Amino acid sequence: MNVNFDIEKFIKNFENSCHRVQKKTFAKNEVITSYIEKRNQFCILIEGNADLVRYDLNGNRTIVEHFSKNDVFGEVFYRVTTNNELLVEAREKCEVLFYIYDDIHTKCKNSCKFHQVLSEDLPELILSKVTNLNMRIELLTKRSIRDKLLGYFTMLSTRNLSKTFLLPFSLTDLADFLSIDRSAMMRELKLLREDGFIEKSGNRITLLYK
Amino acid sequence: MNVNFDIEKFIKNFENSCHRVQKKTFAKNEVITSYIEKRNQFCILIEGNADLVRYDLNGNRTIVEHFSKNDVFGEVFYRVTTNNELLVEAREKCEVLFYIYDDIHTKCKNSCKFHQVLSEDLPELILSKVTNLNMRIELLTKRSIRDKLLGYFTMLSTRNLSKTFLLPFSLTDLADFLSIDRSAMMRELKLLREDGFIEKSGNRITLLYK
DNA sequence: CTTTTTCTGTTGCAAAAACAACAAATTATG
DNA sequence: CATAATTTGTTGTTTTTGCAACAGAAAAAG
Repeated sequence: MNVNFDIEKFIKNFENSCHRVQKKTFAKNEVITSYIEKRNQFCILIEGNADLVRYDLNGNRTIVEHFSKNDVFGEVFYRVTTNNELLVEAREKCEVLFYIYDDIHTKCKNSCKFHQVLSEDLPELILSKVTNLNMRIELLTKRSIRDKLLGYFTMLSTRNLSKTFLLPFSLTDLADFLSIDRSAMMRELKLLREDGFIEKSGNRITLLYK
Repeated sequence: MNVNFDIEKFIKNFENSCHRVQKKTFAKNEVITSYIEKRNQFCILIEGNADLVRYDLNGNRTIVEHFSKNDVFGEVFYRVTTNNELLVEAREKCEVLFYIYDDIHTKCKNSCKFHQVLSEDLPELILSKVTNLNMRIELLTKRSIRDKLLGYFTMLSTRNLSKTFLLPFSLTDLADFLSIDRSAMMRELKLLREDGFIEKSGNRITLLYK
């Protein structure tokens, strides 16, 4: 999520300015947080890569969202009574800011920089998230594996301003992100290559159409 | 989307308070708006029911979102370069407030009520939308038609605080909302009845499990 | 540097979902 | 209120997707 919002500045402002914000470091594969209703946690990923993951009763794993540097996440964005547990897992070493969202309303008494900046830029920040979620819904509502793959590739291509780009996922994770079976996806990737839609070597993809 | 945000109050405050807000009325099946990049339209549905709809190249129709009284929509929430046209269609007679989002930042010179209330409550308003979108993603990532139906029914049941509830859609539209084939959905609904999961008469559903 | 683990790529087969087509019921409309 | 249009309900067939299982490649761990 690339926001107009200047997170670099934001983090600098926060340091030593609000003692209610916590900064923590996580190793690869560690669980950063588990979504619990009504705690209203609000997190900013300062460094690294992480996924919001759901495991359902059939053992299916779904990558609900993928987060990279400067993305925000946490229960504030997910006030749904869901049956399945939602976990945020670090894909690599991560640094994360933690905050309880209610504090943004019941403003910090010393009206610190953190709150000042956050309350100004919050709408913008959340709107970016909305945009991301809408993009995700657009992908998930595509009716075939082929359309999901092409839709996702087109999006990455647009975002990178290039026909060639790197997948931010392993292929296994890509399948869990698009909510499809991995072997069926591999089959479709092969067909897409044979039909001249894409070139692929490792996780570098090139679009050949249009 | 039922928000803490008091829209009734909000609308009262707006009337005669900001001349940059427009109120329009639409008949059933009229197009309320078409999403155009960078115009940043922001809309509030004061009365009625409407759908955000996408038609893809294969002729598939998808109901991207369903809006009822007090929901917000518009391009502000959809700043994605999408290939397909997105339309908001009135399902019944609708009343809608229109506004250009940028004006919220470059504040109204006369600092009218509209802006005052909007800038205070905007984060809350958008967060509700995020929650809605997350729920939608949870449904769409379910792996079978059965799980999608049961997931949606459970959600409606929770929202209505009752095992019995009315579908806000025709069955045809429900299929477009869950992004599945209508006849396959009908078959699955029949099986759900036969297997004792639900009772159904018209668009009134009763959950029989747990 | 060797071993273990995870990821990629492939395939045959089973299951699920989409497609297509139509009759009956319901709902809009002149 | 009669007719047109839409929605519901059903089913046979085809296509797509998922499942299972495995070998080789690559990456991580010791």
